[in-house]
Amino acid sequence: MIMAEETVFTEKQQKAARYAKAMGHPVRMYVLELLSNQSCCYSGNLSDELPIAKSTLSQHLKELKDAGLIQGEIEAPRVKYCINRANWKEAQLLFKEFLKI
Amino acid sequence: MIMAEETVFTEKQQKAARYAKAMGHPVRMYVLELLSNQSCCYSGNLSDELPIAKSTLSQHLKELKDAGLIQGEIEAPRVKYCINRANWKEAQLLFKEFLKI
DNA sequence: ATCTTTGTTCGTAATATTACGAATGATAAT
DNA sequence: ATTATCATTCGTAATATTACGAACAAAGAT
Repeated sequence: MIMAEETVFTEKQQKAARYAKAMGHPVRMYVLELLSNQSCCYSGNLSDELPIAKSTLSQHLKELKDAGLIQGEIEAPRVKYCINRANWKEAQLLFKEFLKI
Repeated sequence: MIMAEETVFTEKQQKAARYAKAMGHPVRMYVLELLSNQSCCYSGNLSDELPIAKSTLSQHLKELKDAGLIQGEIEAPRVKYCINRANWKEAQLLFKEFLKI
């Protein structure tokens, strides 16, 4: 996005858009739904369930991480992924406000 | 997306992802917020407020229309855009469920 | 020390997104 | 009929996304 420094957009709009973008793919929706329901999971579990290459899954997980919605901690040789509770809560609030629900 | 015919994803996940994707840009977030608050608006109003070319705005509006979140009716020579109430409600429900709020 | 397991990163390709200005279309006003 | 207004579509370019398999990295098990 180029768009002038002093944007017209509120901080909230930009944050909500960022989260929405991260949610904007079935694979990432699937992961988020799973992780928000149970505590955590291993990348391998997801890989077994999803019809995509491991490397592709890694990319999606990275996007969710970059957006701040999940976090991964190494539990060698595996990686345990969990929801990032703080940001998840923020996303909940933002969408609650935005959607007025 | 290629991914096998019989996807692992639920209808809800796919729909929610579709809506989320449409919301995943500040301009579109801005438009949605405006339209969900007031009844309707004209493309020109948006164009005045937003730091993007008219043609770019048109593209964003088309995306929101294609996702089903807004609808435009011609009121020549202008176009009046409104929220698509039915689908907006569906999106509210989907996100409510997804985010558990 | 080597092998195994697990995930990420790299290299690559196809497609989608975002953006602009110019051209076009559609209708109202003159 | 011509002109003015408003918005979309077209043509184009730069960048991002999505996907794959191969190569690599990290750490536990043998």
